[in-house]
Amino acid sequence: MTAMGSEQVTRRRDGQPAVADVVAAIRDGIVNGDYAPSQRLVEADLVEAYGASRAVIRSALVELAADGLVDRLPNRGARVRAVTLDEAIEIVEVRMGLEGLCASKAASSITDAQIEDLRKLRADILAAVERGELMEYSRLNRVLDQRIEQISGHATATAILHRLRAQAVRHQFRLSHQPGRAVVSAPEHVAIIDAIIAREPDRAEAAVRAHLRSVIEALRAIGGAHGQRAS
Amino acid sequence: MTAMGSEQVTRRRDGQPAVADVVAAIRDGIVNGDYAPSQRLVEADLVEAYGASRAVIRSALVELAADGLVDRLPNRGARVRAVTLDEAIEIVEVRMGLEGLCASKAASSITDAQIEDLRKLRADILAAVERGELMEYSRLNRVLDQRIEQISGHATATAILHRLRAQAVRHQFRLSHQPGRAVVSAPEHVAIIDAIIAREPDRAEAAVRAHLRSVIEALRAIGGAHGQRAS
DNA sequence: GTTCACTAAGTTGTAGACAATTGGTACACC
DNA sequence: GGTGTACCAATTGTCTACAACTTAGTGAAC
Repeated sequence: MTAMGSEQVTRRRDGQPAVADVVAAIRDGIVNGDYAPSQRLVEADLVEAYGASRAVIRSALVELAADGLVDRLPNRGARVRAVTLDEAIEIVEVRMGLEGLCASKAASSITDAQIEDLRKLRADILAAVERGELMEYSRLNRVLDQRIEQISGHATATAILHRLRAQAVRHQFRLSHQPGRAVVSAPEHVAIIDAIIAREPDRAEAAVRAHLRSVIEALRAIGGAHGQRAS
Repeated sequence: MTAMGSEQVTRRRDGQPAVADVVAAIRDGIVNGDYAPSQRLVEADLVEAYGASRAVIRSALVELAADGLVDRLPNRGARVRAVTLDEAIEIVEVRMGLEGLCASKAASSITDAQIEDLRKLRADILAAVERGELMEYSRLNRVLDQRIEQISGHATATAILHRLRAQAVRHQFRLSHQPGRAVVSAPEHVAIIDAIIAREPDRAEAAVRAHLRSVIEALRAIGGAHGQRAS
């Protein structure tokens, strides 16, 4: 019994193969929480839900497994990968290295136009926090990450970061909904922006790492309070 | 026309699905150079080469594409991914972050038994360089990387590192065959071991990063001399 | 009452056939 | 002579059927 009756995927959106659409649909379902962690993904059910053949569903699951969003046990089917708190912390630790690298590169190569863009983003972030618009603040943080990756021009790091963030999205969500979290993290984000704008690579990297260290501590605090939900 | 007529993969080694065997076989073929960069991987040819059905081959290609060893263009097939020099440098930059993290963690959590193990490895490395056994030296370097990852206990970073190293194996190979390269890199490796043995996380991370910076410079030097081979 | 083997339902793994797309080639047309 | 179009071969994308595996449930033997 699948959680939701997602209406049939639009077939052949354009030149793209059908399997790409199904992958996108299931991926969205996982990151949006329509599929719960550890939930079984039975191929026959997905066939009915998305109106695709089993071969297509199967290819999609293989792809999602390679992305780390799905666990596939031989002969025992696929299920939504449940990322434990420890794994989430590991992911943030890896992000420290990668986002630090991107911030450093961004500070080295940023153009005047991009600096102007970041200045505006900084103002928007501060405004959102000021007004208590948590959703908007959260969205702007994602935009900031995108901007830094884009400015850094580091395709390899960017690709890995996208995968990792998708995997840990649930923990990130819980974290961003902690009361008072925005007030703590906003200055950290501003510090990152300032360092990049000032074209100081080392300071930018340090600011990113400091921010993510604070994220790890916050994750530990939540996890310790809630306890780890078993599968 | 595939490069080699690898005899049929042993079917159903144990409980493992056939696709796992095919993935391993093709992966080996790519990293060992049996398949050249940019070489087309036509599904029908692979079916004949490995004696598996096209569905199996297809799944294997999807998995390898996610691993970054294969490029798959919609309706246009798969080919061995050709990693450019710039991409290889990006990969090493990412490794700086990840291997630095692992070395730092390893230095924090290393046990006495593991220290003894690293001492022996250090002696073996120095002996191999002394005797000019480049193959053995190269092998021991890989062992060192494994040991550090294992001691660090960082599964996430380790998994990413394995993927990245597989992608750049061709550049790494060229690099390790540069005359005089071992003499330069051996002291760097020893410095890494010493810092970890001394249980000094920051020094260990710095030593790893210094080593990889030297790798990047060496890559640039080779690449500049040889020029980049176009696809 | 417990344990083991067997059976049957449910689910995944594999295979081969068919459909759709791409890229090149020959031919007509301007 | 250059250009556009229609065909054809090669290759990938998708579908359906069948085989193999896992798991839970039933019943007999100890």
